[in-house]
Formats: sequence, structure tokens, C-alpha cells
Amino acid sequence: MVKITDVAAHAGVSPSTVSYALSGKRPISAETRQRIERSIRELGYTPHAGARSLASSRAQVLALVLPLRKGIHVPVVMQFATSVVTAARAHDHDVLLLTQSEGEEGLLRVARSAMADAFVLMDVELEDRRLPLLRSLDRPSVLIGFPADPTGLTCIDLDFHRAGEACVEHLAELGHRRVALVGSPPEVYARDTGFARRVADGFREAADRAGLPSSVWPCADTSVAARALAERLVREQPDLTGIVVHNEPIVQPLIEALVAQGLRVPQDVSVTAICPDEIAEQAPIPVTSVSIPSAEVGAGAVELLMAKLRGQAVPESTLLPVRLTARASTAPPPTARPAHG
Amino acid sequence: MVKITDVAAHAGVSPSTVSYALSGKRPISAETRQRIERSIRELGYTPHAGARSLASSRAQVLALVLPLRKGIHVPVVMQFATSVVTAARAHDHDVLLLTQSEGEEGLLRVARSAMADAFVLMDVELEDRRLPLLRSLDRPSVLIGFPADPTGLTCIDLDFHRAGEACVEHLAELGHRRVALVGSPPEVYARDTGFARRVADGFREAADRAGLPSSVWPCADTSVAARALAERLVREQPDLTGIVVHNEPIVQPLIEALVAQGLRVPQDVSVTAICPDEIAEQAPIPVTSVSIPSAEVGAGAVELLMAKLRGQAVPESTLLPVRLTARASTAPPPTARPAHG
DNA sequence: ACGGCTCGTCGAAGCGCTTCGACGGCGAAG
DNA sequence: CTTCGCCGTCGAAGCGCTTCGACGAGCCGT
Repeated sequence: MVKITDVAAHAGVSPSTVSYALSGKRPISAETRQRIERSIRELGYTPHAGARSLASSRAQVLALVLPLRKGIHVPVVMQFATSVVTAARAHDHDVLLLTQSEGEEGLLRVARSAMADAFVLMDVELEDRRLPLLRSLDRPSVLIGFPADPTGLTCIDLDFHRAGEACVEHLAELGHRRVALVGSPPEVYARDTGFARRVADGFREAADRAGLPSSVWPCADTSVAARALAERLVREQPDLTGIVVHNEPIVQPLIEALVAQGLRVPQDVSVTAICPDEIAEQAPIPVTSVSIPSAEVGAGAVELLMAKLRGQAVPESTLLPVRLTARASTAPPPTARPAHG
Repeated sequence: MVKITDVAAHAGVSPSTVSYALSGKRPISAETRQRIERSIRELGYTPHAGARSLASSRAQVLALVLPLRKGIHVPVVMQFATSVVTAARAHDHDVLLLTQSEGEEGLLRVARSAMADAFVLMDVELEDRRLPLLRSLDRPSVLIGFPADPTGLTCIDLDFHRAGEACVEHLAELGHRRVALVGSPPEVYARDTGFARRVADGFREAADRAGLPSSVWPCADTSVAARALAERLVREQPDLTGIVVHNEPIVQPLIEALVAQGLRVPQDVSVTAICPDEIAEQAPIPVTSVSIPSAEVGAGAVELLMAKLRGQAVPESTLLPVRLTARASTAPPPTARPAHG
């Protein structure tokens, strides 16, 4: 294993000079630097991470805590994780993977062992048990999602409240008179996960503001559940013409179930979703949607963390703006359109 | 940050004694050990990972290289990743997350920096460009999946060849006379990923052995593609009664498409799948399937790696036995049954 | 009763790196 | 032409841990 003294000898300088050339913390003449870089390349040198961490007390590692529970949409988590890795690498950091099951001890262990310099946490609950620990830790962290009280923390997420609003507003503008939210699985609400509730709040507020009767229907993420809910909606709310879906896996099954009920989309019922663009686009009827930009959230989280590691102040909360893309699944409701034939 | 000298002072022993008590590499009297453990608990001591890695040249970290490409079923990858983390933690190791995009340099960097002691690689291609590097590395690795030439490597996977066979054999036993394999997306075959081809080989061989005409149909992982394929199968192979699906996301869409074509499952056509149990179970018609035990594969990979780290010899290839679970989607074909009415 | 064990513990060296203070040498300022 | 200061480089200390050799104390056998 080639080490810094080997590089130094090869380049005819002292180890400290190599170190400064690498870190840029002191000026090095262009000529010397080039000689060092050449030696590094020729010898195939990579600094020993442990030694570096020991001497500098910076491991150049972020810990990513992934949720692995039911009711979350896995591809979104995955996309998020990869964007975190990519963004971290762009800042010359690596990513340590932790799972929720490690719990608070896991965070504490990683922090104390100095394995990671900072934390990214997903799937934050409104009253998350890890929050006090995070606040007391000497290492910065960023939460994906918002707890009930974000004081003293740094949080980032899509503006789900606005996402709920935006969908309703879109439907209201088209002239719809009654809207329903098909939401996340019941266990997600039961867990007090912030984003599900925020969508529902935004949805309701916008509906109230627009004077539209509205209702919220949690739904399991299976096509069976989607079909059952579709039947129920048709039966109980015959005047329903606008649906907002916030439950990735059933966007399409729900539409198919509505069609199976004899409702045409968008002629009889309009559907908008809050979901990743891929899901909205690849559906047989492309769905009007507010996209969930997981990659942007991941990259944003890493940027915030890097700023904190540099000692910069960052906002406590960052809400990514929503973007609604109108596609084929929404149109004015039947009654608002001129009658044909 | 509390360090080993603090613990030593608190327990009234020398730092080396604490170290030996922790590692068990030298005998320590029960009394002393208890005193040390108590001090560790009271002071909240966790060894500094960098220092430990530097002194012992063991980082207690595994690197996990995740694929992030199209055509793979994300939930399976995720489940796999979590099982690796869990198994690693059981051996007091952590997991560093790398993405395919880092490529060979990523592996090299992590190996040279001594960040990780060993590697787990997923989504191995038949002619994977990383193989020479892996063979030359001084750090052990385990591949999930098999390249064309596994010599000098350690590989583990479900026995996909047998999985393909098992599905055909099940159908043959029921009396089916023609079978088709609905496979992975074309890009997966194009990439020469081993497991897709192995399923197809097993499928074909078993069909030939049983004297059944057979055909293989790659299929994109969208319900649109599934529907199109169902129509084509009905049109081009009217005598087809047995289908094997090896493409998680479309198991259910395909069945629905068949039903939409007027075929009853399993009365008119039997369907078996190679997919995780959850997918097979939660379908409206539970699907006879060979399960993909991602958690077992992940745990197995870690066990192999730990053995290699201990210097033990391990088999070059480990094939997990297949288990076919008969569910509601398979039955004897129409012609093989006594005619009703 | 004494050499030779093993058992339990200690001290010191050193892993590879960063970083601090020091120090020549050279340009600018007086 | 001298003096100050800065630039570029070096040497040494030390980060927290593991591990090797050493060593005293007790035990065995004879």
C-alpha cells in the first residue's frame, strides 16, 4: 500500500508538502504541485481514510438512514439514496448506510466512533424519537421531511402542503365541483408521518377556499384496495369528478378501476397525482401530476449538510417548490362542458 | 469525546488492557473485564473507527455496490441492501454504499483508502468489466449473480436455472402441452445479465426434456407492454396453456391482460412466476411462484464475506435452492381435464 | 524447595496522516 | 542598500488505537 511518504520521496518533497498540495490549505508552487500530482498518479496513491480521519477528525463520510417500512414507495427511496450518494461524491464524501432498525443507538454509535461527519435521515415522523438525540449531537444532520417541531434542526422536503393545494386548484380551475383525495396507506397516517398529513391539509384548505366539498380516503397500496375504493367512491359520491391521488403504486390501478366502473378519464372524472414523473408519464393515460423530485431533495440535503460542515448557517426548513404538469388525465367536468349530441 | 485512556483511567487499568478486553485477543480476568465494561457503559465509550482502522488495518466496513439501472426490480434491490446491512451489523460491521456509476475507480479508491475491508457487488454482468480488478484486489468480495467465468471469485445467487426448470416441471406435471416464458425487459438480456439467461436456459431445457414446445418473450416492465404481449400470445399461440413470468412488475398486469382477453386463470391458462413471495401472495389471484429470497441472498453474501475475512476457504459458487409454492394461478389445462357440462 | 510454566497486565512503539510553528529566500518599501 | 513581510517548504508532534515484548505472580511437577 503506497503512502504519503512514498509520494513525498518520489516527488522529492516532504510529506507535509504533499498533504498541503492535496488539501490546498497552504499555498504550493505550481511546479511542486505538478510534480506531486504526477507522483500520485504514477504510484497510484490514495490516502488512508482511517489515518486521515484520525488526524483531521473528519471522516469525509455521511451517514444515510433509510426507512424500510411498509407503506413507503421503495423506488422513490432508492432514487433518493442514489442522488445522495452522487451528491456526496461530488463533494468528495462517501455514504454509510444505516437502517431505521439501528435506531438511536445506531446514530449514537456512528457519531461517537467518528465514522460519519453528518447525517441524512429519511421518513421522519411528526414526533420522532431520534430528534432529541440529533439536537444534542455535535454532528450536523438534515432531515428529509418535517417533524412537528423542527426547531434546531434542518429539514428539507417537497412542499407537500402546496402540492395538495396545487392539485385542488388545478381541478377547481377546470370547473370541478367535488374533489376527493386518495391518500397513503392507513399505516402511514397512523405513523404520523408529516408528508401525508401535509398533503391532506393542503388539499382540504384549498378545497374549502374554493368552496368545494372534499373528502379524504386513505388507501392501501394494492390494486385490490384501489378497485374497492373506486367502487366505493362511485357508489357514495356519484357527483365526484375530481380525484387527487397521493399513493404512487395505485395511481394506475385506480384509474383502471374507474374505467372498469364505466367512468371515462378524463371525460367523466379527472385524476391528478402527486408522484414521480416516471409514474405519471408511463401510464396508459398520462397523468396530470405534481412531481416528487427525489433526486433534487437528495442533492439539496447534501448541499445543506456540506454548508453546515463548512460552518455556514442554513435555513431550518427548505421547501422545494411544486411543479404541476398537466397531462391527459384532467379536463373540465361533464357538467361544466357544453353538452354534445 | 471519551477515549480508551479515559476508560482505562476510570477502570484503573492500562489502555492495552481495555483494548484486549474489547477484542478478546488476550485473556482478561473476569473481574477486570467487568470493571472495564462498567466504565465503558458509564462513560459512554465508543472506539474511534479511524484510529482502530489505522492501528489494526481493519475498518470493520463492507462496501455494497448497488445497481441503479433500468430493468431491475427496485424493491428486490432494496430488500437485499437492508439484509446486507442487518447481517453486517450482526458481525459488527458497517456498510458503505457505492453506486454502479462510480465504476472501477470507485472500487479501487475504496480499497486503497482502506475504507472497506470487503465488497458485495450486485447486478453482475456475464462479462463484467470489474472482474479483473476484483480478482487483483487484496480484499475479498462476493458477487450476487454469476459472470460467465466465476473462476477465482465468490458468487451467490438463487439457482435461477433450477427456478426456470421448476416452473416448467410444475406445469408439465399438471399436463400442460405448450409453455411460454415471459421474461425480463430486453435491455436486461442485452446487458448479458446472467440470471435472465439462466432462467431462460432452465426453462428451455426442462421444456425440451418434457417434450413441450416452448418460446421465450422478453417484455418491458410496464402494464402496457404486458397487455400487448398478452394479446400477441393469444393470437400467435392459441394452444398455449402454461406461462412462466420472470418479470416482477408485470406479473399482475399480465394476468389481468389475459383475463381481459377472455382467458380465465387458471382454468384456461396457468401462470407461474419467479418473484418475491409478497408479489405472488398479494395478487388478486395468488400466483404459484418460485420465490426470490433476497434477504437470504444478502445474508448469505455477508456470511461468505466474513468467512473470507477470517481467512477461511469458501466455495466459489453458492446456489440457493429453489422453492416452488403452488397457489391459485395454476391448474391442469382444459384439454387434460374431464369436460364439464 | 526451585526452575519453568501459564495467566493477566503493562509500557511503548507505531499505524499514516494533518497541522502547527519555524525558517530560509526573495520582493517591496523606506 | 537595508528591513520587513510573505511565500513556499520542512520537521515534528500527535490524533486514538492495537499489538508486541516484557514481566510479576502464582501454579505445577519433581
